[in-house]
Amino acid sequence: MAIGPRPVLEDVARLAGVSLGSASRALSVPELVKPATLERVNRAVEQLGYVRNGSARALASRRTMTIAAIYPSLDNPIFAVSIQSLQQTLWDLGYQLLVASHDYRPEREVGLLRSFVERGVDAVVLVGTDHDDAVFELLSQYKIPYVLTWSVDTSSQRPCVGFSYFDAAFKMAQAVIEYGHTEIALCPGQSYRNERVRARILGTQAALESAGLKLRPEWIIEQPFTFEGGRSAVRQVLGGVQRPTVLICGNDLIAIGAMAECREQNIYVPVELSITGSDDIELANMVDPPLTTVHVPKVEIGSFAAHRVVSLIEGATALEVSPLSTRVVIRGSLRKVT
Amino acid sequence: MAIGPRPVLEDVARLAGVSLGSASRALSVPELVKPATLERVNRAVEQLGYVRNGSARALASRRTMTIAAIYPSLDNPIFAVSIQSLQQTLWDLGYQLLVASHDYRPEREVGLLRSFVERGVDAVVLVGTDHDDAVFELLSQYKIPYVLTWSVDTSSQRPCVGFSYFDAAFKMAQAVIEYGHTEIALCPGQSYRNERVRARILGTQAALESAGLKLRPEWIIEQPFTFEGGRSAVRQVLGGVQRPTVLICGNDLIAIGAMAECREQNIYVPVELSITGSDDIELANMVDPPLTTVHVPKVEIGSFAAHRVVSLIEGATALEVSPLSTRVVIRGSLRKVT
DNA sequence: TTGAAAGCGCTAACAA
DNA sequence: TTGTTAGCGCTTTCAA
Repeated sequence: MAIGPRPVLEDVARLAGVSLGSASRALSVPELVKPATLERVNRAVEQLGYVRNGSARALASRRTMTIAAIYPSLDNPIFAVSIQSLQQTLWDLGYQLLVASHDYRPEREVGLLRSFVERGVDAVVLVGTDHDDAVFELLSQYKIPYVLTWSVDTSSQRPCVGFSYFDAAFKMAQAVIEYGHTEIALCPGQSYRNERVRARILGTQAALESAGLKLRPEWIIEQPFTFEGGRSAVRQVLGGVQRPTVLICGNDLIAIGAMAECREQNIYVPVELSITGSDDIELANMVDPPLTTVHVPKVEIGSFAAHRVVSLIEGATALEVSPLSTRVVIRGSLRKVT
Repeated sequence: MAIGPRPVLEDVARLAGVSLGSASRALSVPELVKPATLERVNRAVEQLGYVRNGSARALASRRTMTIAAIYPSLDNPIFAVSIQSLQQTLWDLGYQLLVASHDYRPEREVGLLRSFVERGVDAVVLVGTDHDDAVFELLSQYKIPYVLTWSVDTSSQRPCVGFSYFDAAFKMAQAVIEYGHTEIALCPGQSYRNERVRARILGTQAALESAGLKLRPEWIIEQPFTFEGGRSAVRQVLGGVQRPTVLICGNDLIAIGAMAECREQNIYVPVELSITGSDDIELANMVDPPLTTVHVPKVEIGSFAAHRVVSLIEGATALEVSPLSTRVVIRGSLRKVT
């Protein structure tokens, strides 16, 4: 096989006895080439061990077949599942995935995006709907298709693939209330530059209000989306004069951290304190007691986003935004109060 | 800002009143340009809202500033942590990361790699040392630098960043033996095309043998690296005539799944069955009882691999392979047998 | 269906 | 230090 310098398409063309153009067509649009020609080109490719040069293709065709995704973090299990399905689906559609994380510092997003624009990506996948104006300007200036994920923003015209955090929170709070709880604390995550957390707070409040309850401000505890965030939340909640009977957490990581802290402090979950999470990561069903949570379509978000973004690249006009569905999953960590 | 077509470097040069070459240098090697010239080019860039075209740069310079990584899965927490640090470190070094997963089907690796070679990546990061010959051939044929991660292969000359699975397993088995266990079962993962699993089996066997024990073949239970794998392992182990007093698992996911299954079957961990894991994912310390496991340098593997692979791109000769260290972390899931 | 030829936008070698 | 110029390897008109 190929000795010396890497063969180029011209070598293939020469060996096959066709023109450069035909060789190119044989590889890119084989159906436009006579079977016999195709055959000869393929044989030449084989013989030379020829491999196309992606950079040259990208330059000439103005398509990189690459899509970038920017996440708050790559190792949060909820995102990881979604990244996995995004990558797989994109790959099947012929696209490669470039990933970056802003490490929960949204202000870094513009910089990351700028680099991606410069390197040339055909489209971008972002998490959430709340982004710096500069992000959207960059995207529109360079006419780069994008899709926002996880959250849906029905008020804007932006393409989204996600679910309603408001509804999810509303349903969970409703379930908690149905179970007899009235002393309810919420650890929603951190709301800065994060519409998902804000929607969660609003959804929870709405559910409480419609049951004639209210969410005390001192029981809205903002914490990072980590085990440690959950531990702190529990410490804070237990430190107050009055104690809630349930702690609704903004994701399963927080909830599991909270459960671990309770165990350490000998607070029996769910008898002394019920705990709920959100997302329904696989782990939620592995801990003791199993975690009550809301199931969200992690895998679908990844694969739908892939399809959506590719169809935008291929010129589809924005489709309507219909939120994916979520459902509350009741498990042992939520107790009935009588 | 930029109306009409996207400005190109020539526009910048014209506006700045310098040549194309100077404009290019001002952006790529500013120290080779007179400050005054640099200043004018920068101003022109600013004015036009100019952004370099990555494909053209890549074609002309033969460097894509892109590195590809192929993982068994992107959502296994152990890999996710490492991907996060790989990406961050590469980004700081000026490289972007392309990811793909072969979904625990190693035979797909060559195909993925071929696509990456075609699109043009400056280097590749792979998991493990055991790969199809075609993988290594491809890499050497196209002279693509690579680094193998997690495992180290001291016998070959390949660049690795990882630790000794044999030692890790040996140490864990030793600890288990010290705790008085003699009836020991192992659920190491799946050994097909996975030298890490094989090393784990050998390390465990060696430790047992040096204590005058032996690992029964029927107590080596191959299962996937998932919660479900752990559950099956427990079912299998409990189904036998005799029962082990401890189940050593190949990773924390398996171990946590095993613990969950025990809970369901009312087997009290660690009294009736001790369980140990490997990797020390954050979760290991969150479950009840906390998991005894071996701590492995997940973050370091990512960041060291990044540095290593970049130095290979920049022409470094292979450095010596020195395995990173691991340590057993004893927690509640391992019980002393008296 | 094919061939010829003109770029795609940049880097880098060379000369000045 | 700067300008000139020749590609990098492919896709894509256009005409035949």
